[in-house]
Amino acid sequence: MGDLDIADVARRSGVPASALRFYEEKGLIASIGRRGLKRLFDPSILERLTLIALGRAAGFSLREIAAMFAPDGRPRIDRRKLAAKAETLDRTIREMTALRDGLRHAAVCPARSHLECPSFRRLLRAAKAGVIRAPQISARKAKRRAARRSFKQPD
Amino acid sequence: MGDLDIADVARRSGVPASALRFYEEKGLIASIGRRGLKRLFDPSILERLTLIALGRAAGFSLREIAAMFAPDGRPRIDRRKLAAKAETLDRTIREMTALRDGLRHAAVCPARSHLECPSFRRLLRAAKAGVIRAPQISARKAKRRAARRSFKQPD
DNA sequence: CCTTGACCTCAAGTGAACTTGAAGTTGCAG
DNA sequence: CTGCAACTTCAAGTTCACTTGAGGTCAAGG
Repeated sequence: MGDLDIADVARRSGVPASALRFYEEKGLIASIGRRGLKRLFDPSILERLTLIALGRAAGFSLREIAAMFAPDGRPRIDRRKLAAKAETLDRTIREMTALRDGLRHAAVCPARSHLECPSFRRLLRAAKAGVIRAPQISARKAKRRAARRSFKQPD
Repeated sequence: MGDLDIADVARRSGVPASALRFYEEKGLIASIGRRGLKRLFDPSILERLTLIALGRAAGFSLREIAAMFAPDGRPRIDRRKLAAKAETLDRTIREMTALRDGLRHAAVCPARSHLECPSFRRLLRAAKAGVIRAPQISARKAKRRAARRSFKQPD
C-alpha cells in the first residue's frame, strides 16, 4: 500500500535505482518483499538512505556503514566509533582550514611566483610537516553527483 | 652530484618509487636525466612533490595538478582556480563541522537509539537538506597511507 | 488478450591513483 | 671482473562505489 517500488525510492531519495540494487547487494538496505520480480520497499528506507548518505559524508566507507546496522536491521551504532570518527573529522577540518587560508592567500598574493611568497612557503612547510591528507573525489563524479544532488525526500 | 636517484627521492619524500614513476608518466614530475637506465632527479623535486601533496590535500586531482605546472616546468598556478578551490574547501569545511558536532553529540547522547535523539534527527534533517558531500578515502588505503606517512623531507 | 515499459539479473566496464609482478638490464661494492 | 641488489619497462591487478549493457520477465493499461 504505502510501499514504494524502486523507482519511487530513487525519485524520493535521489539515489539511482542501480545504486539501490547495489546497496541491497552489499547489505546496506533491504527490500520488504517483491511484487512479482519487483522489489518493494518500506518508506522507512528513506530515513535509512539519509543515514547512509550521512555516513558517507562523514567519511565512512559503505563497508563500515553496513557494519553500523546490526544484523537484525536497526542501527546500532558504536558510540566509540562515532567519537573516533568525530576526532578524525576534526583533524581533517583543521587541515583543510589551514589549506583554505593558504589557498586564499595564494589567490591574492602579489608575489611573482607562488614559490616566492613567504605565506605560500609557510603553507608548503605545513604540508611538508605531514599535516595533510587527501580527500579524493573525481572531478567527473563530483560533477555528476552535484547535478543529481537534490535529495529532497519530503517528510 | 647532488642529484638523487629514485630511491633517495622515495626515502626523502615518503612517496614510493612506483608512485614517482607513475607521476613522471603523468607529467607531474620529470627526471633531470639518467645514469644508465636509472633516473636522476634534481633535489628541487622534493619541493615539487610537496606542492603535489598539497594540491592533492586541497582536493585537486592529479590531472588538475599537472595542469598547474606550465609546460616549461615551473608552477604557473591560476589564482582564480585557487580562489575557487578555497571556496569549495570552505563549503566542505562547514559541512564537516556540522557533521563533527552531530557525531560528537551522538557519541554521548543518552537516547536509546540514535533515531530517537532529537539532535541526531536534526543532523539527519541537515543531511537531507543536501548539505552533504562525500570525501571518500578507502579504509585500507588510508591505513597503508597512514603507516607510510612520515614525509619528513629534511630541507 | 496483448503489448509495452518498467523492472529484473548478471557480467563487465569506469576512473582515480597507484601497486604488483614478470622479465630484463646494469651500476657499483668487493 | 663479477655478482647481485637495485633499478628498468610494460602489463595487469586492486579498491571503491557505482554505472552500463545485454538479454529476460512480467504487471498493468488499453
